Formats: sequence, C-alpha cells, structure tokens
Amino acid sequence: MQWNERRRKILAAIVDAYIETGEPVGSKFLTDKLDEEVSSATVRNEMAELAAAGYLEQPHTSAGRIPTAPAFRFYIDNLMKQDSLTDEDRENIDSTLRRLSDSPDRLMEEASRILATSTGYAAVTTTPDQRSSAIRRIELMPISSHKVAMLLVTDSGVLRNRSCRLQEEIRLEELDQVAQLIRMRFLNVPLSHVCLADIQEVLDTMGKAAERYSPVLAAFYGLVQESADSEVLLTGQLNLLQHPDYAPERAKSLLTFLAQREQLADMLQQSASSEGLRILLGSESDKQELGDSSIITTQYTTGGLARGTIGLIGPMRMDYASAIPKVEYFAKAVGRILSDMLDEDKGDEQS
Amino acid sequence: MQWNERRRKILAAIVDAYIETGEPVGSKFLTDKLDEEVSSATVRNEMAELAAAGYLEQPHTSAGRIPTAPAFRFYIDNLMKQDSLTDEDRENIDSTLRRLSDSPDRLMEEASRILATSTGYAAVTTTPDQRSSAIRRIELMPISSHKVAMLLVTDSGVLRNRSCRLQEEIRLEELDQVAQLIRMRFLNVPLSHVCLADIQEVLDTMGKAAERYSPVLAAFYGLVQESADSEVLLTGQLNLLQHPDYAPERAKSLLTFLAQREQLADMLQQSASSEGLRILLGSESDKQELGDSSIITTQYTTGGLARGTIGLIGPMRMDYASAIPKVEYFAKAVGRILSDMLDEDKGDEQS
DNA sequence: GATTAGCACTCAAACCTTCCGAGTGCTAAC
DNA sequence: GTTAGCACTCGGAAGGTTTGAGTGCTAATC
Repeated sequence: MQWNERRRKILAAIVDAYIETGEPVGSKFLTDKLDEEVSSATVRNEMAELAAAGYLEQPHTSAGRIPTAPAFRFYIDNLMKQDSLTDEDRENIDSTLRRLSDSPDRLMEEASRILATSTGYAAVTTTPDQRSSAIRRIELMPISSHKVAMLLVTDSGVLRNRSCRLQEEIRLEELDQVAQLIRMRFLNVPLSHVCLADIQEVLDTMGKAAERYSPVLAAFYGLVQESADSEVLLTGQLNLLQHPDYAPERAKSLLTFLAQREQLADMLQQSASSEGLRILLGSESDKQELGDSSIITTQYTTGGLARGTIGLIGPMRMDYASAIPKVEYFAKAVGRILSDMLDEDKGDEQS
Repeated sequence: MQWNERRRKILAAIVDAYIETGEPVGSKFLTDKLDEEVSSATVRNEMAELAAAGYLEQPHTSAGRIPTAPAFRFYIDNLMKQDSLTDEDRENIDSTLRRLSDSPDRLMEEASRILATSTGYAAVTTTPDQRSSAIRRIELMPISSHKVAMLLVTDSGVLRNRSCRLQEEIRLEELDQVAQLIRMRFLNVPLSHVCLADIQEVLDTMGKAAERYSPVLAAFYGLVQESADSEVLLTGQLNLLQHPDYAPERAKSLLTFLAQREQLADMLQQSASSEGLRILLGSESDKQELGDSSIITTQYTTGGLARGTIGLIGPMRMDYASAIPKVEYFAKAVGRILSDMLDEDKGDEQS
C-alpha cells in the first residue's frame, strides 16, 4: 500500500476521532471532518485499503473502523501534531516542583503525582539511579548497650539510616574501630561497587571482633543495596478507572499487574536502555495484561548521566498529543531541579 | 418485636446465607436450612415481623429478603459464632511476622499485607503511636560545607534522618554547640511535648548564631513531627475489586475515598478512642462513600499503652466470623512482637 | 393462638421478536 | 480515479411475552 497525502490525512482523522470518542469511526463522519472535498465512497475505498494493510479493523460488519496498534504507531511516528505547553504551564510545573523538592525521593513523588493528575492517566517514576554515586560518609552510633545506629550519606545527598543489634555488649573503642575499617574500605566507593566479597574482606581484617560485629556489616551492606536500588513509584492508578476503555475486568487485571512492582521495574528497565522518548503499545509487548494500554516513558538526567525514568500509563487511545510533551517537560524539569540540588552540594563539598 | 429463639435462628440463617451468596434470601431456602421443622409459611410470618422491625428489606416485592445494617449489627453482637484460628494459623502468622520484623514500620507493613491477603479484604494499619516516646538521641553532622545531616533516635527505637542547608558555611564548634543546646532542652522529652515555643526558646538562647542555625532547628522540629505522627497504611485495596458487591461505580468511589489518607486517619482516630474491637457499618457513618462497606478495627498495644490500630475494610456482608478473630489475633501478635522489640531495647538501655 | 396448606398475585430477569439505522461493499455511471 | 446509488448486514434499542421465585393472605388445622 502506498502512502499518499489523502490517505495519511484520513488515517490521522480516524485516530484523532477514535482517541476523542472511543467509538468506531465511519466514512460519513470522516467526509465532514476532512478539508478535502471527497465523497464518502472515496473515503470508504481508502479505508478498505487501510484495513487491508492492517491499520484498521471492524468490530463487526456494520460498524465503523477502529485503528489497530500499527495505526497508532504510524500515527505517533508520522501523523500526530504534538500540543505545545504554554509558558504558564511550564511556569506552574517548575514552581510547584521546586517548592516541593527537599529531597530527590520527595521530588519524584510529587512530580509523579502532578503528572498523573494533570493528564488523567497513571504516572510511573523511578527515583534517581544511585548506583554510581559514592559513599560520602558513614557513621556508627551506639543507641543502647546492644544496638547500633548507622547513617549513610552519598555524594548525591541521599541519607539513609538503619539500626542493628549485637549479641554482646558494645564496646565503644571497638565500634569506632569497625567504623574506621568500613570507612577506610568504602569511603568514596560507588554504591554499585560494594559487594559481598568486599564486606567479607573487611570482616577478615577485623580479627576476633569480626563475629561480634558482623551484624553491623550486614546492616551496612543492606543499607548500601537499599540506597543503590532506584525505587519505582506509581501514582494515579485510580485515574484509570475513569476511562471507559477500562471495563471492570480490564481495569482489575491492569491494576493488579501494576501492583507488582517487579514487573513494572522490568518494563521500565527495558525503556531505560534506549535514549529519549519511548512509547510501548501494550499489544506489542508480551504482557497480556497491558492489552489495550500504552506506556510513554522517557529518561531524566542529572548533569549528563542517565539517571531515572518518568512515564505515563493509559489506554492505547490516550491523548498522545498532549501527554507526550508533558512527559517530556516533566523529565526536563525534574532533571534540572535534581542537577541544581546536586550542584548545590558539589559547591559545598568539603576539601 | 420480641426475640424468641426461632426468630434469632432465622435472622442468623438469613445473614449467614446473605454473607455467603450476596443474594436475597427466601423463605423456602430457610425452611431447608433450619433444623427446626417449620413450614415456609411460618418462616414467612417471622420474616414479615423482622421486616416490620427494620431488620430486613426487600429489593422488590417478589424477591427474598436482605438483612439491613441493624440486622448485621444484631448479628455481630448476638448471633454470630466466631471461627477460631487453628494453632497452625497462629503459628504461621507469628513466625512470618517475627521473621520480617526488623523495624516497627516494616512490621506493620507486613502485618497489613498478610492480613489483607489472608482475608481477601483491604487492611489498614497505623504505625505505633510515638507521641509518648521520648527522644533518646540527637546527632548533627556536617555532610558538606553548608549541609547538615540530623539523626533522631527515640526510646522506642525509631530512627529518622533529615538534612538541611545553611546559608553560611558551617563552623564545627558552633554546630556542636547547637547540638548541645538542642540536647539539653529536648533529650528525654516525649515527642508530643516538643512545640514551636520550645524551639523558639532554644533559638533565643543561641544569640547571634540563631539566625544562621535556624534551618537546623526547623529540620529538628519537622523531624519530631514526622516521627510523632503515626502513619496510616492501606494494603490490598485491589482485593476489594474481587467482590461482586463492588460494582464498578461503588469500587471507584470507595477506592478514591480510601486513597485520601486524612479521611482514613480520621476514621481510625474515632475507632482508636474506644477500647477493643469495633465494627463500623458504613451506612451508619456519615461518609457516603462507605455506603455498603464495613470496617473492623481494633487496637494493638505495646506493654499496656494503646499504641496503634489495625483493621479490615470490606463489603458490609463480609465474613465477620472469620475476619474478626483474624484481626484480633493480628493485633495481639503485632503488640507482642513490638513489646518484645521494645523490651530488648529497654534491657539494653545505657545507664 | 400458633401453624400450615393453598392460592392468587407481583415483578425482575430471561427470552423473543421486531425494527431501526449506521455503516458497509459493490456496481455502474461519470 | 471518483462518485451516486443501492442492497445488505448486523448490533442495539424497544417492546412484548414468559417464567418462576417469592410473597401475602386466607381459611383450615392443630
């Protein structure tokens, strides 16, 4: 099948209309909609071609046509005209995010929430990937005779704490020594480079105290892992219930699927591999549950390094024209704010 | 209307059947179900009485009867025979919870999750109320030239951290001094007793450094508030979608309602005021959205003090006989485990 | 007085049938 | 290549009928 101008216009009009109404689109409606003056019969002929090429399908003989996944793909890649955000929109997003951005985690949470409510779909974000940030500070403190609190600070300004309990009573000098050993080995080491073998190594150098203080090292390892993992955050799932596309059963299966964070993390992982905006049409993926859904994702970066994902999940007929620019702008804004946070820290760095 | 034995049995049978099937219950079905040999006509007469007294209602003339909220209330208070948990059940719950209980927050999260999946309803919990725990330790550490990390430890073993940023460069001696001042004023003070006036007081004693270090005190105050507030946790909302009682619309409005944590917190607050198990039938409350739902809550306590809430949310016709003992046992188990944690800490207390 | 058999009555839900019209595919003419 | 025209299809709405579960009432029975 050849793509001439008219054919493109017709497909664009069909997809636009279907996105708006969710109803099959008929030839009569299209003749009205198109600027070119053609009869419905001509349109029908074109539609027959498009259908033959797999871009349209009929729910039943006497109904209009519904765009298929390939049609959406073609629409997104070639036909769609993206809305552009007004300066006011940008302003709003910027100031709101900046107001709420006291920590990276908090920032992502808010960004996710706002993106979800402003689009009416569900938003996914991951917190910035911390695997390449280095350990800036490690503190051990006794908080009772057997209990130790640990505080970990990374050079991206993330703080995490954890406590652990020793079998025997803590001796202060020993604890200091342990802290010193851990620092010697791990200070300025990227989180992703901390592995169990290293931990074992440190334990080995500790001699007879090793056994007593192994819970501390276990806690340290746990804390590092926890800090390194980027968390997947999902907000606005309930927005999806608003969309008529999600009949009770579909909604249930989609929500259940989304509730399994590992699955979601997997998918985002895939998306993270490629640069820039990515749109996954559910029916193109192998996940049954994503059937009629679609996922827009993009990366946000802090100072050049790819750092995290931000995206939207909605019905396949979601309003790409307005959703895409929003996702893109949020990614930009979040990246900018995180970079600023980081720069602030960098500027403060002690020499 | 008088309550004789037969009438009670009939109402019990109706509620039982309705809980099981969700369908209106007819006289014929009941005659089969009852051990007493009576004709359907007799049962009908009884049902007419019950209906007149407001315990039953008919969806339409030619249908069976549905128990009303007062009927459920009466059933719960007088008719129901609670299931009892097997030793195996208890064993399972105990060991699973104990295995996962490294912190109070984590424990409550897991308890909530397990309660939800084991009942098929949604579970709500609050983390233990920390308002009466005292501040055991406050640490301030510089993490860059302008940034301070703060760690707060309470005597119930909760750790929280936060960082803040100063306008000017940190001077170590000053920071130590600030830490000392905060400790002097707030160490061993219950979280609920820390108020803005106290903070102001400390600032006043700081003289010219006050302005520079006010972010630290603000962070401290924020951290105390954050630690004091018990968090509301909701799990298994999606379980509710399984229940046929929640037709699309109902489900949407209920889930939306539950997503507003403040509302939920409010309701649990109410429940927390009374001792022991409490069952709120949605239609008895003023919240529209709870219409056909029902909430079972109870308190868990750690060492005598009421400390938090654990509960279940489900359709009004939920399986009280099995749900109630579960909620009660979870509350007991959680209380026990938390007490143990606390005792461990207490035993470790440094003199 | 309580219980019961019997029966007329009610009404939602299931099932048909019919009708309508949106939309198609095809053909023949332009 | 385009279009007018027309027969055809088929889902869905509208209306009618049937079915049967379940009731309420009455009169007979215990």
